Amino acid sequence: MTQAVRHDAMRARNLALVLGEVNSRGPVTRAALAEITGLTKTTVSKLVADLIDAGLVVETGAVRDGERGRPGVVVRVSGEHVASVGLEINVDYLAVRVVDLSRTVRLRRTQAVDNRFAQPGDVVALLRDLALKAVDDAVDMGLRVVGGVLAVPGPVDQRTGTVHNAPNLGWREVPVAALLELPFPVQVENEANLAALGELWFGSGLSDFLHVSGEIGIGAGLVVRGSLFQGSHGYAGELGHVVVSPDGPACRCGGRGCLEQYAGQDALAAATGLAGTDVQATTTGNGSRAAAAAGGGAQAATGGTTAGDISRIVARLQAQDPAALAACERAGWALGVALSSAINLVDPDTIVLGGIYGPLFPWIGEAVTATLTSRLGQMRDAVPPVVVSRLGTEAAALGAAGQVIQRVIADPAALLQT
Amino acid sequence: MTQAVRHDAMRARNLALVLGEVNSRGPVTRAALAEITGLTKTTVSKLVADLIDAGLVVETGAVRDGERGRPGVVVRVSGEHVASVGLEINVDYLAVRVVDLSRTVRLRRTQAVDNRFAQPGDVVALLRDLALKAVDDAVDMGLRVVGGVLAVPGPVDQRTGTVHNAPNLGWREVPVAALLELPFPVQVENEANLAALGELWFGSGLSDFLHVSGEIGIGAGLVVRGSLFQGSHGYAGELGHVVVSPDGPACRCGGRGCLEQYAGQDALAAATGLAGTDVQATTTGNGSRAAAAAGGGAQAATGGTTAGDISRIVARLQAQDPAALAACERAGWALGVALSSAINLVDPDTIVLGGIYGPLFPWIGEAVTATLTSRLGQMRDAVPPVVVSRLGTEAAALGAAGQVIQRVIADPAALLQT
DNA sequence: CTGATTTAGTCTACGTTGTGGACTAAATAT
DNA sequence: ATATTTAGTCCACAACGTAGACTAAATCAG
Repeated sequence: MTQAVRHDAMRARNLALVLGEVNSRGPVTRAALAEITGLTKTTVSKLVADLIDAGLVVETGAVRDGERGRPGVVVRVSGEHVASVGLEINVDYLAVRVVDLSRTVRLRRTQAVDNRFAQPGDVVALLRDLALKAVDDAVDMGLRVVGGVLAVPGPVDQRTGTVHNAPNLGWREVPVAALLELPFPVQVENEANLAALGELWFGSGLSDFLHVSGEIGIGAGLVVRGSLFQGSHGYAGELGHVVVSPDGPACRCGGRGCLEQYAGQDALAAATGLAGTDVQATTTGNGSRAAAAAGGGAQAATGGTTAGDISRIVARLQAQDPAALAACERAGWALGVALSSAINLVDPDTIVLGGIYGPLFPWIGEAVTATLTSRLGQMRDAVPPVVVSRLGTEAAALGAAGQVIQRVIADPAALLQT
Repeated sequence: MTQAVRHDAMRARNLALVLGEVNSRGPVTRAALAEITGLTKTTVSKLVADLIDAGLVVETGAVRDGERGRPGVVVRVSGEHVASVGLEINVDYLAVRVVDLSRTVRLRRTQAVDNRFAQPGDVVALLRDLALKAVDDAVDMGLRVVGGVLAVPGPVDQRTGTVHNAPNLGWREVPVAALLELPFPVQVENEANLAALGELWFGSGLSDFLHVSGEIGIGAGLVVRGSLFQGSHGYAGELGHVVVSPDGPACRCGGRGCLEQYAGQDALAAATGLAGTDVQATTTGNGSRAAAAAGGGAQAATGGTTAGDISRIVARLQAQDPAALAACERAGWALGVALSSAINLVDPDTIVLGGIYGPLFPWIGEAVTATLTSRLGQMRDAVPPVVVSRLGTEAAALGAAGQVIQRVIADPAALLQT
């Protein structure tokens, strides 16, 4: 339930309110803040003073806007003190991003590693090194890292920071948060959810959309009025297993005809005629674990598909390869079918395609839109527009870093107390 | 964005907090409330005094619980002053329910009318009469009706109180809220959403579930941690148009193979071999409008299906009619397929089947569960249990009435000011 | 250039609300 | 009968936002 409101909670809410407006409107004067929030000038001044003391906000001089009257002093969110780290473990890379409170990306570091057959412990150890180095660099920039979020490709128990099942990493019930042992709190989240949040905070400026993360699996994150929909247990958004055709090809989930079997990276690669041998077939007898975990970026050809496959598919598409074109046509249709179910169920405002669908968009976008229009056109005034994300593979790591920033913005009082 | 918190808002929150606890825990003493909420005894006493003055809460004497010390005086939500009306327009009946603040149903009135071909104005006029009579009766019981909610079978623009499109009533862009003109604010909502809320407040006590309303159309309402998920525009939950088979039978929505074509009331009736002629075919040349709207409960055999069909289907099922049994088997399978997509997308905790699936449950339940288990079993620790609603056709009208009660409980201060 | 006007921001007395501990009330335990 | 325990009230106090007076710094009119 909700908590009792005392004077301190009242102040905390109003601090959050003021900081939130400074954050969303950019440089504003105290007078404007008073107008916007409905608080008095006196109160706004006191709140802003506290925020400045805490280093969350800075004055950036007076504005001479040509209006009559004394010019106001504008304040903006300060990017000079507080920062967060976004971490990502994916099949073929580890990523670290440092973002400051003003949502400026201060550090990007991505390391190519084949995690497909590595031990969780080794992967985490490598990530830990990367993260600690990033924190050092942040400290050198005068930043204080107040928290981090880790993106992993699979469902997560957020309370315990445990990865339930990341099929593409071969992980099951791995307590990543505990293994990481970083000197600040780290939360673990599903990559697809964080990619959606990345799009929210660093993308095209939409605040109501369903973000589709095409990878080997297909995940989705639904953002409604600027906040992520999680479902009852935090496992919402498994678009990859929405039914496209009830007796289509068998899926690893036990079902048949799931979207992933038509529009997942492996399915696309296979339909295009690329290597894409079955992963399971090569899990045994593999001596590359230590090597991969040690950080050698060698992308061992151990089966399955990697990021490289997408560029190969794109190359074939550019060469007008018929198999590749047909695979995309089919994937676009399947995506349209699955999305029409999703639109009927969750009513998103816009569909944002990310992950592998970014580079593939020129070849699948039309099929998706056409399928949606034919399936939804008669019931709705407007079919949700389908757009591409500009963030590419960076979305999840940025969303991860952004989530800590978001928490600070939403509750600055929590930070003041420490 | 969130609003500024001043002293009055602080008080409003704490009033809501206390009333909420009284509501959810039943009779409690002030001391216990202080313990639960974290507020001091002093503050709780003041808040409770205000709630008693407003007639929202009553003392019900001391408790002699055998403990040491002075016995406390318990308070509970008072059902004697504040009430709300729930209204429902459906294809073959109008319903009115009066519910008091303690969620006791004080008045039930249902009138059988065939609204299928009636003019919206006539239907609304009849409902208005029913509602005003119910309000009179409520006043006689010493109740003050503070608001109402109207359930309609189709998507609604809540801001304007307009029904966009209720295909089974033949309504398009009907401003029902304005037509009703009742002496208190009335909000209009989709029947499926309100049925889910009815289940939440008057049903089995679950607070996390997807409620499926089987009618001629199939709607769903998702409740997560006790609140309804609405989607970006309020149109979430159109389960009836989730894809079961992408090239199945054509649907009125423009798609093919939607769930409604397998498990909707008309589809079931047709597959069972009952009348179920196409509605569109008989919409013209029909002179029964005035008669039906005038309140004659005569269920004119004007084509399409009515509630009567369900009992006929059940009769056939009880007689082991092979066509009926096969229709249910197929409907159960289709429902399972659509629900597996829904579960992957929105992650509900439990599936509650309501509407026509109540009486049909003995013949479809197993097929639903079996389909879910086979399609989801491998990815999830546990497939969401599938249960039946006990509310029958009453769910939506109760949910409608309950929503007003819920608003009062959530913000009693709003009522105090009037 | 000077004074009127306008807008920004601060200062101070005050009102509202919750707190904490003293106090009264009413039961059980010894 | 007295001690102990728990419920509820009373009162001085603290935290916070408010309202309006006040100071600061700009533009506008002449």
